[in-house]
Amino acid sequence: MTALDNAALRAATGAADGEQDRRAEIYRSAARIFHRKGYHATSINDIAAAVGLTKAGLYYYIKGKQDLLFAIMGFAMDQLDEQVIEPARRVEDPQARLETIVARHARLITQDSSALTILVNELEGLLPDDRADIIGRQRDYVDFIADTLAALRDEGKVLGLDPTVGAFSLVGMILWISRWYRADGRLDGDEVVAEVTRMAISAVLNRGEDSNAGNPARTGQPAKETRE
Amino acid sequence: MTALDNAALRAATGAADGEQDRRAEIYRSAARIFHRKGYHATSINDIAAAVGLTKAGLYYYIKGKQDLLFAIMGFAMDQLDEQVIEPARRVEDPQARLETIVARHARLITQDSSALTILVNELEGLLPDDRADIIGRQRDYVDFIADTLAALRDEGKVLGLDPTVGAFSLVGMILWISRWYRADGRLDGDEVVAEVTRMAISAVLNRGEDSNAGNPARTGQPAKETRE
DNA sequence: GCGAACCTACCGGGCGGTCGGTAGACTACT
DNA sequence: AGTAGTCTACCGACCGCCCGGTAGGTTCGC
Repeated sequence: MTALDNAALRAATGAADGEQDRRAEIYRSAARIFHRKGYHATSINDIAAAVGLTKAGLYYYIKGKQDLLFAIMGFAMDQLDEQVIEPARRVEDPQARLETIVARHARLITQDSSALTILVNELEGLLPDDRADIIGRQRDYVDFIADTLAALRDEGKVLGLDPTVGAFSLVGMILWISRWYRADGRLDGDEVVAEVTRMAISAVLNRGEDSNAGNPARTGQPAKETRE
Repeated sequence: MTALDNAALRAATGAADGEQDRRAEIYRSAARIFHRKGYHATSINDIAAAVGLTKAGLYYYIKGKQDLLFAIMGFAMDQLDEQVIEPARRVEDPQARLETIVARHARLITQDSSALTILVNELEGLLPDDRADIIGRQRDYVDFIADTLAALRDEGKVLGLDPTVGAFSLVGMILWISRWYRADGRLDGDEVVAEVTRMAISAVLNRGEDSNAGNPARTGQPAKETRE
């Protein structure tokens, strides 16, 4: 269904049409425009013009605006699965695993933030069923991070941090990169990834002696929530 | 111009009391709906119905959809100025100042995230001049945080962290709260604020001896790989 | 009777989406 | 070799709907 799947299908079947390239180009263009202007502010005409087609011509390739959005989000979640979650799952040490997650996710965003950013910003544009699908996959991701934080806590490397709050906070830090990072800016992508990764780890790990009083002791309680 | 300004105006002039309440209610409703559905997906009719007016009746109070958005964002920036930046500016110790910023900003979001979230999510809905205004004020805020981090660095409490990256990352962590925090969840607002504040401080401060120096653990990413 | 606070009715326009084509490449049969 | 049929990749014209916004009242408290 996604551009990637189609590419894989073509490679497998040898049905090497240019059609799959065209379709991939459409998804890529649409993702870029959705990212820049937002889903609702983007018209089908905008996308058609960007790929050199009329609106009617574009409909030869897509089923509708919402399907297009869902396809892009599915592609983004696939990216996250393949390039962040799966590699991290193979790392057994929790701290190294957390570093892998943050570094790889941050790196994806500095490389091309379009699809991954749409993934979190345009959920309300989806049909309810599609939205449930995407939200479920996102929740799995946050749970994966929270489990890693819980493992760190069990090792004694983390004290008094709620894993869920920690996971959400790290995700927020990472996703926000797409709002301020510019490839042509002062820092290059590798530097940004390294900085953010260091911050994330240090946000979560214990400092030897807690010199930082003023923090109530009611922190051992894990809390399970929420939606979206 | 904003609801707040109008309230101030009313107090000053003693004029037209009920109208200002109505106008404030309209801004509040609009902010809530923009927050829930997004600016472009919200119609003037949605807002009118929410406050018990017809569309034409609503236009007695507002000048247009974009002005409404700008007014809400201006109100949100005023909130940030008055309840976060100004109080923090009076704190001289950089670490305490940073704690003030994070805690107060986080608290604003747990209390009512509508306007503050619109502030960052709907910038493209504004006219260029209005957008420039808001973006300028946002940049001032980030610079304020970055300056605080720079002061911490000069005290030796922070090593090797770029203040700009640090500031953006903290802001991302804070703003993201509005996406996952639910007032009726397991954690109450105070707990969330405390957790996030602790994470923010520890993300930024040096740990006594840097056991992590040189970045020994693999991050899972081979550096340097250009694309596009 | 006058202004504030609304309403009904309407407008132009852009939206997502559809329909009926058709140029051109390719195949099939004679 | 000619030609009829078929399929892919598109286009121009159009549809119904709803949008932001407005013109011109009407109601009602003073």
